[in-house]
Formats: sequence, C-alpha cells, structure tokens
Amino acid sequence: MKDGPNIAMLGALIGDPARANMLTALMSGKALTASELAAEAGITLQTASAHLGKLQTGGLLHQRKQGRHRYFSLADEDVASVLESMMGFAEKKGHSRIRTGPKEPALRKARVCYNHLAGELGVQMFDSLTARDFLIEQDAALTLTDSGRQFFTDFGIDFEPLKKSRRPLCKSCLDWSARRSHLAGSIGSALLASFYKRGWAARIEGARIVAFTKKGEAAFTQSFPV
Amino acid sequence: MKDGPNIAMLGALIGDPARANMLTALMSGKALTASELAAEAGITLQTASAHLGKLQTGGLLHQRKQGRHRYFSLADEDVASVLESMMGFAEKKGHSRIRTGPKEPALRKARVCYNHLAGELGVQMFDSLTARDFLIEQDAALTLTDSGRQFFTDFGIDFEPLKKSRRPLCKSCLDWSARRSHLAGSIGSALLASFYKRGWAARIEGARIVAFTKKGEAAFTQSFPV
DNA sequence: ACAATGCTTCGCTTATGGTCGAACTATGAA
DNA sequence: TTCATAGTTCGACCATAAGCGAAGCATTGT
Repeated sequence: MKDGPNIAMLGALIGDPARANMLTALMSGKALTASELAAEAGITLQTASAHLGKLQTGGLLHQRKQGRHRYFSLADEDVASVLESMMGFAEKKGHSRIRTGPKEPALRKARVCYNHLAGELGVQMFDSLTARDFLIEQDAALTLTDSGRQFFTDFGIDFEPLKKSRRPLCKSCLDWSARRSHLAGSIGSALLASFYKRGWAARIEGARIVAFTKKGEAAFTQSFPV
Repeated sequence: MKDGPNIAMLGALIGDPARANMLTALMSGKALTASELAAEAGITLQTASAHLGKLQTGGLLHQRKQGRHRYFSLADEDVASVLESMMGFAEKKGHSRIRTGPKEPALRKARVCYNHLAGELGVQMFDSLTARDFLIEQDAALTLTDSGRQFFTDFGIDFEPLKKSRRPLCKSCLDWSARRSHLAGSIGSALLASFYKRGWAARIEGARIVAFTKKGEAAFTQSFPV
C-alpha cells in the first residue's frame, strides 16, 4: 500500500505535463539524458531532475550512469504498454499532439560520443565484435577476450599507451539514437582515431557528425560485418 | 489540442485519489449514482459532482439520468481497458489495495427500486418480457406492444387505474447491481404489488430487500422464464 | 591542479486544483 | 401544494507540488 504505486499515484505521475512530455519522448525506445529530457519538456534542469526522481521512485524509469551523463529509459515493456494504451486512448478521443520525429539523419548514422564512435555504425561495430566473441558483454561489464586482443592488434591498435591511461580499456556505452550499446573506453577512442587516420571518415567541425566516405563505409563494414 | 485529452490530461484525471477510487468502483461494470460514488471516494457530494463533471468532460464517463438519480458508468470498453492496463501495472509493482466486493447478496438478488422490482430477478423479468416482444426497448424509450398488453391483462393487471396516473406506463430503469435494465413505471409497480398479493414475496421492513419464497421464486421463473 | 560540464539538492515563491459550506435546481412522494 | 431527496453551482479556503535561482557534488578533459 505504500511500497508501489497504486493507480492514483501512477496517474498522477503521468498526469504532469512535463513528465508526460518526458515519457512520450522516451516512448521512442531511446535512452535520453536529463538535459535532453529537460529540453523536451521545456523546463530547467533542476526541475527535470526532480521529475525524473519521482518517475524513478514510481518504477517508471530506469537510470544508467554513463560518465557525467545519466541516461534515462523506460523501466520495462510494461511501462511502455501502459503508456501505449493511454496514448492510444487519448488519440482516439481528442487529438494528441504529434511528436517530432528523430532529428538529424546524419547524426543518427555516425557521430562522436566523447571521443569514440556512436550512432548506427557504432552499434553495428559493437554487435559485430560481440558476435565474434571479441568482446563479451554481461550485465554492464564488458571484457576483452584473447581473440579480441589479437583482432585489435591486427587492426593496428597499439595497446601499450592505452595501458597507462586510467580510463578503462573497453566499456559499453548506451547509444543515444538506438538504445543499443556501442564501444567506448580507450579502445573505442583508438578505433575512431584509426578510422580518421585511414581516411575512412572525417569529423564535421562544429557538429558531432562523423562523415564516412563511400569507400570508408565499405571498408568499415568489411572489418565489422553485421 | 484542446478538444480531447492528451496523455497528460488523461493521467491527471486518473491521478486524483478521489477520481481513481470512483473509477475503480466503476470497473465492476456497474453503474453507480453520484452519491454512491461520493461515498466510495470518501468525499462530499459537491466535490464528487465536480469530479464527475471533469471525468465526463474528459470522455471517461457516461451519464444516464434516471429520475432524481444520475447513474454514471465508464464511457466505453476503451476506458475500461486503459484502467485495466494501469491497474495491472500498479498491482505488479506494488500492491494496489483490494477493492471491497459487492455487498449484500440478498440485495443484489431482489430489492425494491422506488416501488418496482430490481436486482437480478428484476433484470430477469425485463429480459424475459423483451425476449417475447411484450416490451420493445429502443434507445432509452420503452414501448408496450399489443401482445404485451394482453400478457399483463392475463396476469391480472388492471390497466384502467394506471391510465389516470401521470406516471409513464412502462419505463426502463438502470439496475444498480447489474448494469442492466429492469422494468419501472406504473406497470412495474403493479407487478411488484401483484407479487406481494400472490404471496410470492414479501418486503423486508427497513431494508430494500424483497424476500421471495421458494415457491414464489419458482412461480416467478415460470411466468418470466429466462 | 584547474576548469568545464552534467546533474542534484536546498530553499523559496507561486499557482493550480481539491475541498467543503451554502444556496439553488430538479425530480419524486405524500 | 408542500416536503424530502439527489444533484449542481458558486465562492472561498488551503494544501500540495511545480517551478526556478543558487549552491554543491561528481566526472571528464587539459
């Protein structure tokens, strides 16, 4: 009776306009940072933080710390289906406002996340590496296998300077546009640097877009096949 | 955007404890009066009236005037399924409180509604009459057919005094415990009086319960078969 | 070490909305 | 008609919570 939300508490959580906007934004399946959600809801970061705390306490959201970001996503499929149900009803009766879709296509495809590759290609690379057991992901931990070490060495990554850094060697990072993981950590940085060096891609200054050349993308896909 | 409820407005409607209690009570499928809903929610009638107005504006409730009562019920199946979804979620996470079931079984079976028969037996009688085309129900209007007039005459109803009354001859009345219609109006009164006269049933003083005898109920079912 | 960024916590103001008392309307019963 | 019951409307009160400025904490990058 005090543990979890009853129907009134649940309704009240969803009933605030700011929270409803946040939840609607998260319905895309993407995980978003507190700042992004604040912008979506049109409120300041402090207010958003309070709202996110309440949603989390209510069991609607799941939070994942990621460096200095906090990615929020819907807690589970149940939450999504409840919202789905309510949105469907609201749409049927009146007209609910249409949400703006995903923004910049190029940004979704490939971009820098800190200093490693993110976006669809980043996810593709991550999946390709885990599928071949070069990386093993369990829970939030990511471990590099011997065969993986060999693969990266063959790819031209020098592990020596990486060992000195206090940054973890490899680390999964939740993707902004795809809700999937991609490879962060010093290996992730080294790989992106390698792509630049090989001329596969170039960074668009000012934006976070990573522009792959046609040949570069082909070579990339050959090295990291789906 | 202002016409119907968006998801935030919908959540806010369900999010108030008083309204949530009312809606939960209505989930049984029964139609309840404003007073009953007020009691369910533990608020005064004025406050309940305000809440019911909002729920109606939001498209969650349907109202049916019935003499000096107003019966409220969930607007449609969509509303019920949204609530179902939310209650399921709330129950899964925490424990939502268990609702008290229907109260007095005898009251549900047969009782007086003003001066005619209500409850399961009242509904049975109504269904039996409409199934045989003695009464025809369309929209909210109820009309007596010629064969119906003959049936009631054979049953011993004298129509002469009834004509003088300004009360409608027959009229459907929404049932309190079954959300179904039963027969009101002066014919309904006359029938109940007839049951008393025949010794089929007796009224329990102080309560609204109509106590049928074993023989009485058998005879009743013979006259008004399902 | 230092600055910059992302987010949280604290304290305060403000306003939305739930609540009830009182008065009014509508329907039915005597 | 008169009275009683069911419900609505109005007006005022008040509690909850949304909002933001400012300060503090945590993490990353140089």
